[in-house]
Amino acid sequence: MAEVQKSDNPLDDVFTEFLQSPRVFKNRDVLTDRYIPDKLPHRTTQIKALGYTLASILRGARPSNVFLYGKTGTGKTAVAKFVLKNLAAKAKEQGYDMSTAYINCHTVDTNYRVFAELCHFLDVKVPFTGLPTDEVFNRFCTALDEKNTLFVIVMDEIDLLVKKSGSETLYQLTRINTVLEKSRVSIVGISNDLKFKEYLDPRVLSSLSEEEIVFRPYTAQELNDILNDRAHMAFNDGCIDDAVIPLIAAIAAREHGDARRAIDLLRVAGEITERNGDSIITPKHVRMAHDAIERNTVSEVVTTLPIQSKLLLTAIYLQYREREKNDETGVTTGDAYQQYIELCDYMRMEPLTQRRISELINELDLLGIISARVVSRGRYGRTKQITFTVSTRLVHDALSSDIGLKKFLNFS
DNA sequence: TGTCCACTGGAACGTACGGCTT
DNA sequence: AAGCCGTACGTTCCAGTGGACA
Repeated sequence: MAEVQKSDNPLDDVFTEFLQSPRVFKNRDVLTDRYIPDKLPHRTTQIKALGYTLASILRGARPSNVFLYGKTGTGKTAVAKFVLKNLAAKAKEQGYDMSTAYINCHTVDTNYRVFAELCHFLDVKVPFTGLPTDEVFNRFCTALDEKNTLFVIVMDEIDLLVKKSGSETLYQLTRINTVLEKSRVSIVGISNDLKFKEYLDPRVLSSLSEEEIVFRPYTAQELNDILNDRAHMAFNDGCIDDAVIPLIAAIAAREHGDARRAIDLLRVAGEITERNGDSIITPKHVRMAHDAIERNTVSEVVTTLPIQSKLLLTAIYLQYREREKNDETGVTTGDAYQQYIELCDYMRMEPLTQRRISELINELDLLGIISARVVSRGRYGRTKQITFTVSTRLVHDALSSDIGLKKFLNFS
């Protein structure tokens, strides 16, 4: 009789184990970014406000432009998508043509890209570079007018676009209705930055913020409700310890009431539970998930950094560690730059100027790895005080994955 | 109260490159 | 192929600045 051949594919074990392990998730998708829930707890006021503003579409009129303000994870994007989804259905019922475009200005951050992206929504092909911006704008206008529609453009993280490329795009968009003959455009701007209006050109400001809706951060109790809702849909009954949701809510409330982070944490805790072959999510899994998320973000950000930024981060790390030993806090731009030059010397690389390094420090700050605060030390001048916002151990680990940098990390 | 440090950060400009139009 | 145009990444120049200190 033929002997049963044992496969030496290591994945067999993984798959068998996975299939045999207890199932915690009923529907994992409800804990991802893509999911738009049917109800948004504690956001009724904002939903109604946005609904009222955009409702004129139901009479075929162009609604006012709206601005949604609030910190990350306060439900701005979810509310906007929720309202537009419902509105589109209602408009169709009333026989009006309405379309929406969603643009995230985090990636679409130049005038050219915004119009190119809008063209894509209308199925107009444009190259990602090469054309004059005016030409792309004209193609967009022509295509839009042909559609004879009410076009709502949601611009998420709009502050990033303005900070990088100025108010020009928004100016053109707010004026576009004077160019169009048949179609009409409304803009829903979403910003994390409450001070964003200060950067805005006054001409744009007046027409763009015809209406404003503010989103305050969720409290621990509100996060608790949101998580309960989602957990109910996502997990099988009895798979979640009673202490888990209050714990996640408390962690997220401490970290600025960010619901997205809270939901992420819940999802990862579930994944870890399944992977461990456990059947109930406990606070232990939550803490493991918290650790894993931080580790992942740091390592992802650090490994994808360009070489100069990595070198700079190494320099900051070395200086920071040195200062820590002497019970001093904070590295200044000057310290970091000196150390950076030294590292460039070892690597036989041409160093960047201090001006450029100052900019790269700001970028690292934006990425959430470090915090760079401008301080004045009186007669010792003005500088940035740099500290790490994530654990230095994680930064060390992420940097050591680069062979070229590893040897510097144990330098003193 | 004025000085002065160690920068910051805006502005203008240069270079390399991809890709379009003519 | 030449002439544009946009993007990315960088440099140079320099006015401006908060606050400790003489």
